[in-house]
Amino acid sequence: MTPPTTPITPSSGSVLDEHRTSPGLLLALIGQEAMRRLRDAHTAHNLKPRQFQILGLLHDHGGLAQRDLVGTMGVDPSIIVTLLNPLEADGLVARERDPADRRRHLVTLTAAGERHLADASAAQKQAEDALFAALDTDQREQLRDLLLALRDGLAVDPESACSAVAETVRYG
Amino acid sequence: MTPPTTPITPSSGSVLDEHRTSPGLLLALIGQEAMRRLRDAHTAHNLKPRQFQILGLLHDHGGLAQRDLVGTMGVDPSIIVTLLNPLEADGLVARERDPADRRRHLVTLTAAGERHLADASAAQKQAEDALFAALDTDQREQLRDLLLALRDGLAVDPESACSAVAETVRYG
DNA sequence: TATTGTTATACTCTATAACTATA
DNA sequence: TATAGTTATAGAGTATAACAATA
Repeated sequence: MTPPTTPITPSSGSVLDEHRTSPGLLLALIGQEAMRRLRDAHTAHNLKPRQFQILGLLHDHGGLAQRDLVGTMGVDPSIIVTLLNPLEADGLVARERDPADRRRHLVTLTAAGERHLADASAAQKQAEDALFAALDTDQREQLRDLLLALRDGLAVDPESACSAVAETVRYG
Repeated sequence: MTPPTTPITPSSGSVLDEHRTSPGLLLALIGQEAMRRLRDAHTAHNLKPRQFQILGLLHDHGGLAQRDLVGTMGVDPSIIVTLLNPLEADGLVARERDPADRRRHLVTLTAAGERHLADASAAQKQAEDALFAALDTDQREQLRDLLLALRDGLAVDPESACSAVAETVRYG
């Protein structure tokens, strides 16, 4: 990525001025930056955001079939496979057949996976603190409340990928 | 994209509970959704977000060398080329040599480009209204102020792509 | 020699479909 | 036949390097 150099000061009176400071674009771009920073925190622990999310889900539920991950994360089964393979190779998760239904592969978090998740989680927390350094405690709470309201409003829309957001708001 | 099906209710008392509702992840995921909706609005007008951004910059400045777009948008020169080619083929922008420095290609917005930008801009505005439907006017202002503060805080950091965000907060 | 723009290449991410094994 | 998982393929997006034209 080429770093930005000479910024161009926008002229005034533009037809599009209102868009420049619109919450929608601010939200999209700042959200991108937030994701980038969280991703960097995860990359430092050799994890993609989706892999971090998987570890978190396994931590919470103790063991899930890949089909469950597909449903919860809203991601294609083939993607789940490519995400799990390196995790398994690194010994962070284990795959075993479900005795009750041998089609299902139960995925569980290993002890090493638990430790790794805790480490990555701490790194993510640190990245978030840096991200919100400009806001005081009250402002952070304000922002979180607004975002939660926004999220719930979006989740109502049935025909949007945002139901996935609403259900799996965690870990990036 | 496989649509999410059965959501898994998170167990309580998780080590990671706090992360789930953390503003950082909310911000990243809701921002993603915002970007997705804005992108859809642009796609309906046969534009990628970056192309919409280019049209907006040209509108504001009346004519820019590709190098200026590179600097402002923080995007590689080769990307600028691939973005401009279809715009020029569609007659939305024009490329001509800068007489003062024949290395530079001055890019300008055509009349058709102006009209197209106005249309796409209206569509974006509509998408934003839907995005923030859950918030009343006061809440929208609150959110915008918080995001602006956050943006300014991030812009201070010199070693981040966010300076590009700060300078070009517009059009996706 | 440095800069502007272009082309070519490769790598990542993801969407789709075909395949297997189990039910 | 339907479902869980896997593999293969193709497309978009982008990062990198090499190149042509101009300064």
